[in-house]
Amino acid sequence: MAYWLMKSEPDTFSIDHLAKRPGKTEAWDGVRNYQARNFMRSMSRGDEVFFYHSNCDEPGIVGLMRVRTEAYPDPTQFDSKHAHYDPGSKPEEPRWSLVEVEFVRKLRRTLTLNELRGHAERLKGLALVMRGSRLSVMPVRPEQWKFILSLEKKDPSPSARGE
DNA sequence: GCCAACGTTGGC
DNA sequence: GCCAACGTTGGC
Repeated sequence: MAYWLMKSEPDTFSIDHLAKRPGKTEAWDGVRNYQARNFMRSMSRGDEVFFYHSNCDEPGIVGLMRVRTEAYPDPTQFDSKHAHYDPGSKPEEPRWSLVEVEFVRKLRRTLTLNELRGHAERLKGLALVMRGSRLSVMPVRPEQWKFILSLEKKDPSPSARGE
């Protein structure tokens, strides 16, 4: 059992999109970064994942989901009409993978990037809070997973609220 | 919309 | 194999 974090732009696909389909799986397609792909390939059914909203008004962790399949080739890489089409990828040797995920729950509040950055010591090594990191799929250490989840029950500090 | 930081591409 | 140019990510 491992823990992960995956980013999505809510304008494209948000936690509410996922929440509308409880019990169903959703293909996490469109990952076009080798490091992120490799992390997806090392996922197992049952792994838990933080859903992170990026490139939006309030970037942060907004929910939980669960991995439902092993990684398999992302079909959008072969679709010439698709935004994520990759003409360099051959069906006999697919370059990009995806996993399917299911909705678990929304968090009671958004754990903002700003708030998470305020816990630099506890979250040391987490790619999300590392300077310059743009990784969209990353592992979360178990103790860090627990710590982040525990923040849900607390009020964010004034500084984390941007005050 | 800006732009820093990063990843990829391709000429050499 | 180097590295400049380019494209993308994503916070602000």
